[in-house]
Amino acid sequence: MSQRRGRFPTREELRIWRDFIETTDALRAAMAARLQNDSGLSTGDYSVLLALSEAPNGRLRSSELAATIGWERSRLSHHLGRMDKRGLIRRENCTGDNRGAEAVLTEEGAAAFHRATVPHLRAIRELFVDGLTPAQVAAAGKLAAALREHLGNGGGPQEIP
Amino acid sequence: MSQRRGRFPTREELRIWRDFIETTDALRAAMAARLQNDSGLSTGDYSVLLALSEAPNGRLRSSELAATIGWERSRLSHHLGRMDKRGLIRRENCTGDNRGAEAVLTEEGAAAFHRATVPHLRAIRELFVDGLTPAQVAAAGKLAAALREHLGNGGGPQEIP
DNA sequence: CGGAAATGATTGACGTGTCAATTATATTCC
DNA sequence: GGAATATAATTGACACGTCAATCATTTCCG
Repeated sequence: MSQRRGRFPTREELRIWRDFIETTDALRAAMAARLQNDSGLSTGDYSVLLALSEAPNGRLRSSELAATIGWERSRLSHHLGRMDKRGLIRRENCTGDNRGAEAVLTEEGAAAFHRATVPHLRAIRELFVDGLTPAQVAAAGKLAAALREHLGNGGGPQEIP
Repeated sequence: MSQRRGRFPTREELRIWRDFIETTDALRAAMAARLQNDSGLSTGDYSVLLALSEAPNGRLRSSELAATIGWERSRLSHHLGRMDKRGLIRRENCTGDNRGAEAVLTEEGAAAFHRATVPHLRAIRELFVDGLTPAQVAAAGKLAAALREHLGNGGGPQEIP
């Protein structure tokens, strides 16, 4: 196994890459479809509502909300616009910093979130957990950690001293 | 470990789910950004060009192309429209079946694909393979297979006889 | 033959994500 | 104090994906 770095992926590695990325994509799509069907929410909606539900008073500053769910600001801004139009959240000015904006959970948003929770948890079990052995679930966690760590380091070319 | 099915995911399973889905998403985004940067192609463009490159005479019927890369037809139709406008492919009528359409690789498309290939393979190695141990790469393959198999079966509630 | 159903592909509407530019307010520092 | 800069958020343009509707052609079959 000499010289693992600085070469192209093998056929097998390539096959696994494609399989992996396509499958996770299909998984995401299936989950999105389930959520949409069960509750009329997109996964984005769910993330936002979850974060707001867990925040004190159901309100968060835009930038903190973005950080919490790991979104870019502009993405969040667009999404909040759509959710506002649907009455799931409300925008308010941020007291103390007139640049800021706060997103506030509405009654309707909270209700939608509560309706979505149980079916969504069930979907996670059915689509993900039930498809794997406990060992594989653990492996998925390890895998995610390793990939995330690597991506965090830029994922770039690895220096070999 | 009694009664694994028919319950909600545990906290740990939920954490892993979120970690897994977010990380694979970040991976996809990173790969898309790399490809875009290196060659001006989207991952969709790359899939289409790859399939056409491997097809005899660089041409494929729309429906076969869709099947090859696993896309819905309407998605492909929209994408081919964009690629056509950029000169990467050309549309021709299908001889023998006037309903059909063929997508044909242009010189420009072939050139763009060739320019993209090496950097893309390098990116797969750097972002994916290099972030994992060989055992983890193999585990990723197994994981994808298990998830895909489960999704293929509907991923629905599991009957317990 | 000829009309109904099936097939191949496109289109339009809409939600979504990214990037670059913009607006408005705060902070910094001379 | 006031110009330069930094920060918070929004906006517009555009690529992308999905769904339902549409259009053209072909196939089926009575």
